[in-house]
Amino acid sequence: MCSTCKGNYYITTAIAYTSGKPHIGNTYEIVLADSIARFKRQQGYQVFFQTGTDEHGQKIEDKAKESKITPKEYVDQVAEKVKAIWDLMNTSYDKFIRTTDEDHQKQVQKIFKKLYDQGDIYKGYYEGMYCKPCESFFTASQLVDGKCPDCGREVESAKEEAYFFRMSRYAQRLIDHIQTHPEFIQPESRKNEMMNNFLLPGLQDLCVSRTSFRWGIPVDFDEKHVIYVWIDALSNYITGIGYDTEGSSTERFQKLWPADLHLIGKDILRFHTIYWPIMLMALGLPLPKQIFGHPWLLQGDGKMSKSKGNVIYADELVKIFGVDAVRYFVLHEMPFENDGIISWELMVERVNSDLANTLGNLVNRTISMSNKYFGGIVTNEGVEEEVDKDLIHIALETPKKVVEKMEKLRVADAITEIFVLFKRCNKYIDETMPWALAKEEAKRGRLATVLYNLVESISIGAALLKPFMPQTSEKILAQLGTAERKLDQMDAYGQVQNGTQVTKTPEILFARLELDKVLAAVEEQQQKAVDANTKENKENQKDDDKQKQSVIEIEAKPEISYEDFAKLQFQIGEIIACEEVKKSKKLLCSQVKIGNQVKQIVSGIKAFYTAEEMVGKKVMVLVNLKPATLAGVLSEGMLLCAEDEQGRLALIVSEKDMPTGAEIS
RNA sequence: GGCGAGAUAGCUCAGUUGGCUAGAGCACACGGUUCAUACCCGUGGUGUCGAGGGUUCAAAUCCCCCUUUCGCUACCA
Repeated sequence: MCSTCKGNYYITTAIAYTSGKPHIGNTYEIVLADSIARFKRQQGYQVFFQTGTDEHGQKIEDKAKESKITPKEYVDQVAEKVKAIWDLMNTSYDKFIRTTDEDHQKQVQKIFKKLYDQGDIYKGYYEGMYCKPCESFFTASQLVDGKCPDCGREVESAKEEAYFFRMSRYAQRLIDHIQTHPEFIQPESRKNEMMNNFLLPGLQDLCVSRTSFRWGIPVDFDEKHVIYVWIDALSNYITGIGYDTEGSSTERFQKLWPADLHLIGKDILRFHTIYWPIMLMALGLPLPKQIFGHPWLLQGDGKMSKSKGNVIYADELVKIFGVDAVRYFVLHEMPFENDGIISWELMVERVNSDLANTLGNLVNRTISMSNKYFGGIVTNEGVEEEVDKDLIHIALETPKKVVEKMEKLRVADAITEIFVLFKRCNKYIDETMPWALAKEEAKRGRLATVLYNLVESISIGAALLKPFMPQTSEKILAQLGTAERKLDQMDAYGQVQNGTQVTKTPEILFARLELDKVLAAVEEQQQKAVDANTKENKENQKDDDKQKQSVIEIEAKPEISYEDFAKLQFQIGEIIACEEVKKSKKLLCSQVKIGNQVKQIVSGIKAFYTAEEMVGKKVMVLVNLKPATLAGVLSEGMLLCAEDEQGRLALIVSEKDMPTGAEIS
């Protein structure tokens, strides 16, 4: 190993699901990973940075069918789009893996077989435990009252065989590992969630194959089955660097595994901190050193929605602000644990105050003074004064602080440190007043030194900026005529050579933006998006129509006698008041007038009806159901609903207007 | 319902093991300056540190309780 090399560093992002174009929130992850990867390279590590796409599954099979192309053609298109955005954001990944890659698929089959052979995976049955809308299987113990524990809907009695992973076998080992490695799950608050919700209550076995769709990697010894997402997608981290179950893994794998960092969204932490480590234990491989579930970048102006046309995509932002400004924003504005917010207004504010005013103007004024007073030649005449010390001190301290923050993955804080240096430079100019020095011939030496200090300090700041804003860093160094330096070269001040020539024609790095103009440009872009989307909606409408005509088949229940039926009492009820049940995400609590009495009925339909629109409806009510308490609220009956394949609900109302209390039989 | 994390300046947030007049950035106002992209520098806060109680010489920090926001998870006839 060379003396400046610090060893290997393997970092990954989650692989993006190829169901559509990634928005700025998805894009944040790759930029974050890129900044860490670039930083580690700057530190002297041999970095391997892997990203890619997850391309199998029911959804993709369906989407392809809609577009009347093969799944492979479909994922080829989307993978291209993903890659285009990753490239647009100037991310320096070393490998872009696709789960449809041949070597990946082959290896996944081998992994599955190996786990099966050693008894970690066993063949079992899911008897009536498939929830179609959720695309999920459940073991008998997971069902709640015989219904899907996720959505509460009926599950199908698909008596098909499936393969299960015996998770419980490794649970204790994983618990021990997590407890003895506090850095394993980041941020730490997530650790508790995983322990309390999944590990400590006891792990369920995981269903790892499917027979309900074909678009997946086949189980090679049982062709009916395809391997479900867990083993397929998660394995990318090892197959991408050349893992082989039979011991002939590549040298790269030997070098890189275990990974130093899996960077993922907080929503998939469970898969990465529970299923993935257990898979690795089963394979006899060491666990990744760290898993960081980053927060999300959300939009300030309401939920993103395609129909509103307000989904922000990276390419739109780049069109208006430029790549580095967007990188700066997402990296600097994201807190470590909480979700961050992006809006066009915030974006403009950051660009103006930080990038244009503080940084851009600093570079510009320094270069123009250098040109004006010394024809652009930078020389340290050695005429020092007390004020220089603080600047030099900060210039030397900043790299250390950046390293410190980056060790903790505090990317936003690292960037802040760099800007502290730039601000200090601006202050230094005011303290030394070069324009005043320039008026006295006797102070030329001092003036030269002042400018030298500025060029040197800015060069350090610019070099530090490289992992976060690569293009800007290069531009600044090019304009100053100075060389890039590695992190370990930043402990000595004064590396800018005497006689360095700054550019004669400084280019504006970041122009100040006017909010009005930006918003107008955005409006225009969004209008286009809405127009395009209207078309899409029309097509969806057609699909909906088809849906209406389509037939839904449900599982037949055993025949009942008239007596059984007669036990049920149905009446027309009028909803006279309705409110949301607090503490519950799905429940509405209605006061239903049935004849002379009023019953309180709780229903899980908040997703489909607002409390206001419920009022006044005359609906079909099962009135003699035993009262129950739901979320602490008494429910004395049941509002009947029809349900479609997507699980959407519609209240059953009378075909002609009938008085409240009318019996239904 | 269970577990967990927050609540600090108009906004976004820092505040190590309790300890000097509670901080930063942005925004706002005023002053200075003119090398520069109307920029930069300086000054400006009566903030009940969510409410109440307690421990202590001393609490934003520790304990109890309340209110409230959020996350994960469960329930949802």
